Amino acid sequence: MQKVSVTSADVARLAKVSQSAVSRTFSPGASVSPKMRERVLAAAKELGYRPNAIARAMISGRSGLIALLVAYLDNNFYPVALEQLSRALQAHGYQVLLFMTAPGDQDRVVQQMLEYQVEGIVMASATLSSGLARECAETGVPVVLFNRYVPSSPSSSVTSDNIEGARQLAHLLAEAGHKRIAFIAGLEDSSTSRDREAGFCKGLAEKGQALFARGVGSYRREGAAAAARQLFRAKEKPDAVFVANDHMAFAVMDVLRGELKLRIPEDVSVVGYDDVPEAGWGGYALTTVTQPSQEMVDATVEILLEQITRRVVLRRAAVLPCRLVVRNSARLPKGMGRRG
Amino acid sequence: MQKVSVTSADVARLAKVSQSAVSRTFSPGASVSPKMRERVLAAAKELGYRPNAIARAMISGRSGLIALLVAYLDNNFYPVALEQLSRALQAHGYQVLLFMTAPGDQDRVVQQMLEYQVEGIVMASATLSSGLARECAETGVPVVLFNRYVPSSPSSSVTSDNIEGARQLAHLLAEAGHKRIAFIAGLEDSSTSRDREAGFCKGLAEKGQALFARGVGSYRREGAAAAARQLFRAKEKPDAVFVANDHMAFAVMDVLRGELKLRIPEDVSVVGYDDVPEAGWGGYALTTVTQPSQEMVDATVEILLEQITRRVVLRRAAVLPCRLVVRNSARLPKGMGRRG
DNA sequence: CTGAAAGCGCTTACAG
DNA sequence: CTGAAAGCGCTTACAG
Repeated sequence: MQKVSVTSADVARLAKVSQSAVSRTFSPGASVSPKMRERVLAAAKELGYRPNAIARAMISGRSGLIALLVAYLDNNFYPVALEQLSRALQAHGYQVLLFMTAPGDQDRVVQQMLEYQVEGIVMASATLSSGLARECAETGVPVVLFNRYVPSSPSSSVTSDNIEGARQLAHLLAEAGHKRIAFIAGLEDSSTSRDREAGFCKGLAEKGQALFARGVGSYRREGAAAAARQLFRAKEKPDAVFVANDHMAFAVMDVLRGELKLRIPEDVSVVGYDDVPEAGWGGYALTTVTQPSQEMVDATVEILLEQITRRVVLRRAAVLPCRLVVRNSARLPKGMGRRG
Repeated sequence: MQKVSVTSADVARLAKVSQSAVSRTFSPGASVSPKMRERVLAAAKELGYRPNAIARAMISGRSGLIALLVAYLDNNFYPVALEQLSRALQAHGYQVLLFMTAPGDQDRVVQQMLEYQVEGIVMASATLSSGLARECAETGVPVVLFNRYVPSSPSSSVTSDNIEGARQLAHLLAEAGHKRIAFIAGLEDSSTSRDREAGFCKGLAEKGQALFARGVGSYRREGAAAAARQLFRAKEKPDAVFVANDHMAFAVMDVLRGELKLRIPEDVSVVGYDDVPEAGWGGYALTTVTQPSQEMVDATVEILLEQITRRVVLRRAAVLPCRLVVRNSARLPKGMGRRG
């Protein structure tokens, strides 16, 4: 009942040619006469032949697989990037092997990726331990960290200019006249949160200010909500808050409006980071910084493919410019328009 | 420089055992003496041996690969399901091969999945043409349609009870006293949209009503926004609208509140379907129907694995119960509480 | 351009 | 329990 798959030998037999000829017919760029090709294709079609990619991978040493490692998809920045990454890799003829990591799971997952002979790895998840990065490097499998970097790691990385983007947000808030500006961090050990905080503090300093208060949301809604409650139930409340990403900023806005009955931006300004689709929706209209995810994806794929084809694993760190998007969640400096 | 990978033969040489013994050591359930196992593991560790999953797939005929076909991730129901599906499949020892389809692309994508010898296919994307379904069936690769079904197809499917969920929404709106109830459809040829419309109309009929007006949003924000504008700029406006999924409902709410200055639910009730995370956020607080995505995922995996292991491809259609979630976007019948 | 043959790295009967 | 050997379905030098 279970139909055994058709092989190139079956096709060869029917077409009365050698198995090599069948293989060549299905190898782009191999030399086959038009006549031979025609006969082979006819036989292949008759039998419903489909080349076995696993066998091809085995003999050629090229699996055509790229591993994509993601931690969670709650923050909509990742689904968007995941879709773009998959499409870009598929367009280059690669297949995507998707791995969702759980905490403490990364080691096992990387082992599996390597067992499947992936030709490259994109990590859009937490931090890559330096041990794993080394192991990948030893195996000769290029790794690109997406939207994160590890200073001590030999892996390439693609990020946006988080420092500069956050600096512009600081300028915006300071110029709008805010005097008690708070920050809610993401994960303390993530490069994004650290860079955004550093850029933001730098921007404030340039305007003669310092952080008024600080909370930690760990890139989770509940974490951000708790941090917001703490900051805004203090005796001296912030008059503006920069939340390390949009995903948390929405939770903060919900707490401020729903629980604390504050108006945004009349009573308090809120700004985020990423410009995920929801930031442009009417319910939030969040002033934020656009991370150019498509450009980041393009850079990721370019670096990865270069390292695969050139067989060198050089460390490259691409930092792409990002762009302030002014909507309605933050008070504006005099004379500045908004969009959105 | 490029380090050639370590094979079981290398390990065998170092451990002074046969290559078979090395293979057995890494095959769960194979018979190896503790002593032998120890020697092999020591040698393997020394060399950094890692079994080649591609070679294993080749010889065993089991690739360990499941293909996941997704059309777009804009609607957050899919990222959530994708994450759950991946985790569930990984937990069962399978790897996920992800394919993002583009319109008209499905044929090519299915060919690639089959070339990679996937053991099963989950389609969470558009509709599966009956031709492709047949081809998969002929190849003996089980297919499960996720959140959709094709009446004429031999493929198994997992959906929630869209008819019943929509029926309950109709009752809710009718009992709240609405008299001009509209519907905004998704894709006209999708089973979800058709079933939700059928259930909704049935529910209305049970309350002595019929659809007051109807638009089509094609499951896209812009489509839904355009449909909303059309319905609510008519001389006789609806006093309630059921939007075929949450993703479109958010866009409809944005138009109603932002452009048409209508209050929700005071001026108009809006209900959706799916209960994606954003439906619970303060900016929308959407009354909707929860699709039990985790249960749907569990059923999908169960059906798939059963068909893989039993090597039979029987058509199964799982329909899971769903649940009304009352929040603040719709007026309530007298005496009914809300949550969320 | 074409075919015979080697070989990718494993699993798995088959003997012992 | 252990080893020798066959073979999964291909690609790719190597001759002709």
